[in-house]
Amino acid sequence: MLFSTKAEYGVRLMVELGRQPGSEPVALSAVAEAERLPLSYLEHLVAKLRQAGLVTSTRGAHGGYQLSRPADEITMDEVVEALEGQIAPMECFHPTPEGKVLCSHESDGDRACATKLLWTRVQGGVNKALSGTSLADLVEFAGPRESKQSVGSAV
Amino acid sequence: MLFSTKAEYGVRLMVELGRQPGSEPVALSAVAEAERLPLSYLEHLVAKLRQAGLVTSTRGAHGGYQLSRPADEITMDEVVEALEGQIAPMECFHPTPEGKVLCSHESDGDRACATKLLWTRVQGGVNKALSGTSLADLVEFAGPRESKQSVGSAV
DNA sequence: GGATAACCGACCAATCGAGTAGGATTTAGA
DNA sequence: TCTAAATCCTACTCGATTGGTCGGTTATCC
Repeated sequence: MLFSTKAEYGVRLMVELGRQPGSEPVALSAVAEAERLPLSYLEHLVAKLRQAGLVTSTRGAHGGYQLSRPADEITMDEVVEALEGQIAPMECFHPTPEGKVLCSHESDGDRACATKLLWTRVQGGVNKALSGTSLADLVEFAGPRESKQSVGSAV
Repeated sequence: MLFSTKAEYGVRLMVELGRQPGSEPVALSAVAEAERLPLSYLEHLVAKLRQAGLVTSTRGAHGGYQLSRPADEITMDEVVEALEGQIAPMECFHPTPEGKVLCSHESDGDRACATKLLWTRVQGGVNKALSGTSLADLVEFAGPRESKQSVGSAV
């Protein structure tokens, strides 16, 4: 499995925030109910999203979370990276600030690591998919809550 | 991390087999030594490759492993899938025989799973990278053993 | 001053990754 | 026929990660 449920749940959380029409904060409990996910686990995930600056929080009664930017300015590579950490295909594979990649085996001595070519291509493919998809794409794909019952069902 | 060292080691093993000029089987201990990987762990990995029909084995003295097909007829999606199992970006994501994808949340009731679009794109990117790279590509990239000491160093 | 809700950290069970260990079986060659 | 070299197979360990739970603290609206 490439990603864990952290990414899955976190993305669904972001989509849920993105499909809210108003500008009022949404309580996490409403999201948990709508997506049928455990609230206390979502708390951990939303904390990562907040630290990454993707959502803002309002404390206290009638508080909650909202997107810190419009959904079409949020790309999924930010979201997934906030949730899962650095996206690298392989442990030995750390991108440097200059955009290059290092492979820890290269110092092994005699030759370039044979797998580097492969992982570079894989990472390119994943990156392209993630950065080429915005939260707005997913919100639109999910549909603007035209379904049977309202998501929050609150108030 | 998208993949574990199983894929890393397994691919390096395949490359090592692919760069052997002759048609004689290569002992796993020679590969382990050349790549500095634990022999007993490689045994597990090569077993998977054998079950997937990617390598053939010769038992007994002077036995070993060889590719079951020419390197340019082996694509990396076969190799990685043999080592890591089904390549799906997410647990809920199982491709059906017809090439479609199922998302277990879809039966949740009211709407399509919002994340499906994203994971479909990611999987597409990974698949394209893996199936577009052949073992021969990696063998060539690694270079035809022009380095200091011979790999096997045996006989 | 409640109720509501974000925040925070500790804890826990199950699974998986990475590797070890030990033996059984097959085969080439002396 | 015996032995060394190799594949093959199963079981085990040990640590890290996942997917949670729980209890408590702080902030804010009414």
